[in-house]
Amino acid sequence: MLQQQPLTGNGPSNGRGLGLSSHPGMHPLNSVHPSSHHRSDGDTGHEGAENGHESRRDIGDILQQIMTITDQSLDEAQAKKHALNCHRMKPALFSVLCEIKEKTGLSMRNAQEEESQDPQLVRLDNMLLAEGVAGPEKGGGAAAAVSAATSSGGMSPDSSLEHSDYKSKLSQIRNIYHTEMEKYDQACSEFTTHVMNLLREQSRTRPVSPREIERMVAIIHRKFSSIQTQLKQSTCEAVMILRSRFLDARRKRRNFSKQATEVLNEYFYSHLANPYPSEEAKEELAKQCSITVSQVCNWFGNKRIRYKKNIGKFQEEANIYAMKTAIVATQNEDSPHTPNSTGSGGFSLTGPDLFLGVPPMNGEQPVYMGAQTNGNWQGQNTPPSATSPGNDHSGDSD
DNA sequence: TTCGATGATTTCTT
DNA sequence: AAGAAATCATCGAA
Repeated sequence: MLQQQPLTGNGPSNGRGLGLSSHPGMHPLNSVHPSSHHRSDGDTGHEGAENGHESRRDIGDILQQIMTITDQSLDEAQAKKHALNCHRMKPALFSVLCEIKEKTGLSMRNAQEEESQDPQLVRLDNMLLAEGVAGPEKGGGAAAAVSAATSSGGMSPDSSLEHSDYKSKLSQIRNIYHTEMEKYDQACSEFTTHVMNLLREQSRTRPVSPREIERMVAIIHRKFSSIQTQLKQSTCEAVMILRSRFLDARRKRRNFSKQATEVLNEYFYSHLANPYPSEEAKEELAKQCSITVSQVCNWFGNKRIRYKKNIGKFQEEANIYAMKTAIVATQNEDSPHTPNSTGSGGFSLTGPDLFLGVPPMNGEQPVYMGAQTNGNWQGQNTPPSATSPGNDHSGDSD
């Protein structure tokens, strides 16, 4: 707190009338002893030799007592303190101390602390608020975070179970955070009041300005705020881990419902010549399957590449859907008002590129009936040994 | 526990 | 930007 200053030199020793060469409180013991440090150039000479000598001895005594006070027992020290307080020189000495203090205070003021808010702390605060950890208890922050994180990927209905799991874990974190924050606040205020009381107590025997107390409080708060930052940081990390564990779409992948897969497959196989649904078709499919458009895109992307890679493997599936489509088409022809039995209504399954046959299994391009808007979508990729290369005319296709 | 299926993501290509 | 291809990560049946 108070730093020792060099014995001689640039201290505030401007030869005051009381013959103090420096801040008394900062002086090494031996230097304050009057006999060891006589100043003949002081202006004490104005008051007459006798008077001046007596004053110096008085001050020397007082300083000696102050300096040795720490070596004494508590009772002894208390008694000495009382005696010093009642000393006739006390007010004068005290005012000098104040003056010196005021001067040394300049250097302290230079080291003004910038009370600007720590940007990192602000960031952490904002994040905790957004995650629903800080702020009002039932503020839906967590729910908002969850819905925001899940809205991008279609959530299946049973995800509510995981939501509640996530929420309970989050509230656990929240509780820990709040109890720790309470502890922190309590410790901080306790320590602050303790120091303030100490300073107030000391202000009776040494000059302690309100500004100094203020400064001390700020220092304490700054020290404590680093603890706060740490606490908030670890809380944020915990939330992040929780989030990634519970909300990362990849981790909690769910297969689409059977009905959704059916709808997608119907579209795919009925548009096998050009399995690239338009934006509208994607939206329609997404609506029917209760998934997002991007999931539809993913599905078609995966389906195309996997079909292309191994057409043989998908032949059975293709047959089934071709059959279904054919049946539906026939039904529609017979009775156009009959509702779609496959439940895929909404877009026509009997498009221009309807796949009506079973692709050959010997690695050749499948044979399609009807127009092919993009018949070459499978490129030159020869399916790797569909079932049994070269000789797989199973004959079960008809 | 294994392994194929599958939805999602990343990287590259057009 | 859309799609292809590779890869990742999880699911779910055996």
